[in-house]
Amino acid sequence: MTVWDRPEPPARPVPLDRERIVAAAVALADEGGLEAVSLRKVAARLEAGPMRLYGYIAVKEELLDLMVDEVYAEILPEERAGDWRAALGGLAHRTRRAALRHPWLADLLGGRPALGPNGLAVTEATLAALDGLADVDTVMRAVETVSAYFTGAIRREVAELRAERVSGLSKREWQRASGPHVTAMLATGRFPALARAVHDGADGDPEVSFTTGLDWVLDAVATRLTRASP
Amino acid sequence: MTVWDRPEPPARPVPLDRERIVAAAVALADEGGLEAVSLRKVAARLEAGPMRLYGYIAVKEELLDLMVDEVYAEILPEERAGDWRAALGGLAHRTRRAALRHPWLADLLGGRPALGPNGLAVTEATLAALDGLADVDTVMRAVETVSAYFTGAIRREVAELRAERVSGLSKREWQRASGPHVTAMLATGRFPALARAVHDGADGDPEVSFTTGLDWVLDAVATRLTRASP
DNA sequence: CGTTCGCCAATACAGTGTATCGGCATGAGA
DNA sequence: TCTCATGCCGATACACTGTATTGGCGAACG
Repeated sequence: MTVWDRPEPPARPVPLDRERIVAAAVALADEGGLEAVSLRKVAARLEAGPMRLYGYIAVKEELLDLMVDEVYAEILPEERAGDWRAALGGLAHRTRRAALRHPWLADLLGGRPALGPNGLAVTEATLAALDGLADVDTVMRAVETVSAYFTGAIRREVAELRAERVSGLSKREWQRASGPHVTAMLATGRFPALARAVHDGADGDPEVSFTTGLDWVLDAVATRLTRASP
Repeated sequence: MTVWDRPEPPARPVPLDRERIVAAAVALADEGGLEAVSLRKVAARLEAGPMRLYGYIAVKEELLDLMVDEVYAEILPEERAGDWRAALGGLAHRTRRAALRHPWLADLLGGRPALGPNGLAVTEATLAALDGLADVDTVMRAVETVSAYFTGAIRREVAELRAERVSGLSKREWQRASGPHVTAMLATGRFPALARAVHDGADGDPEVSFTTGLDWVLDAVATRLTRASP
């Protein structure tokens, strides 16, 4: 028996806490997507048995919630935003960038209420930025409408990004890209408007698409906020 | 050995096709959510072995795509919509109602491009309703912005609905509802705006919330469409 | 009638989330 | 200091997942 095959002494267990667990899970997800996050792998990364985690979380779902809340820390505004428009727009852009850094976030976004401390802090900051501009219900509607927009937009962007990755081509080359299936469909002539859109549409910078749509929504919010100032 | 424990003769295999498979999967998901959809259970419902399904689908993901496309059939407009606003608004509402009938749809919405025949048909109908109102890119932007809104809004609504179901209470009773955790958080005083919103906000009909936000977004689209008529 | 081919079911495998149990190390009590 | 209790950690176990592989059987064909 050499030093090579003598097993490591079981290495006095490193103390664990939620932070380290969540960090490991996030790292795993960043590397291999959400499906790479299993309790066993998270535990292994911390040199612990899978069951150790159950001292800190009750079910796996809870770990996912914690991961989301961890990322909400990156979304928190550093300083008090200028006006409401900057606040909502900044929130949207920070969320988008966070989702581009952590694509798995798109799978979880809006999937369940963000009730963790950072999630709450983000909502708090957002509401505070709109406070007093209109009655409570209008403010809520404004925040929810903008959130709905950027949640949906981010999801689609990430989804398309993944689809492009597997086919290796841009949306412009969609037809050839996503296999012969869609090409055949378009060739049937049953989707003339869609075919024209695919043919004539320029696929610009996703960021400007996002920003443009966001501006539209913010404009809509603006008219309602100014109209109903309390 | 009685008639009771004599096993059924293996029952000459019922012929299978994608439609029957997808229908079974949708039924399963309607009853028990997405997590109740396993290849084994789908196959069992069709009195077949799990491996039979691989004659019709390549991977499970494909089955999920087919399920989504199946529901898109319910979203297809029956008749040519009146104006563009009716088209987009109708699409939003039909999608929402479909998601309320099939809550698992919310988990999948926007998760990947809807490239099935019904999904394409829905996009086609939508684009056709906006055709000629502006240049192609503006029309695309309009459709995508509205879609982003209602996708996000539907996801949040279903998510809240589920959260309410597990706690048995309405969003108004959020604090007491979602366990002591959120209550404690709000009680810390670190979230004054949020606390006020929860306290003062009326939680109205989700449908009117949805419709109100939708109207805002449609208004925004309206100004861009009329401004940039080709 | 004999052979081959294609399909279906059974088996197998690696991996999942989680419940349960056994042992060990530590702290309390005598 | 010795004994006992306690709490925690790892191993084991279980039911279940998606999917690859294999074996056998019925039907089509020479």
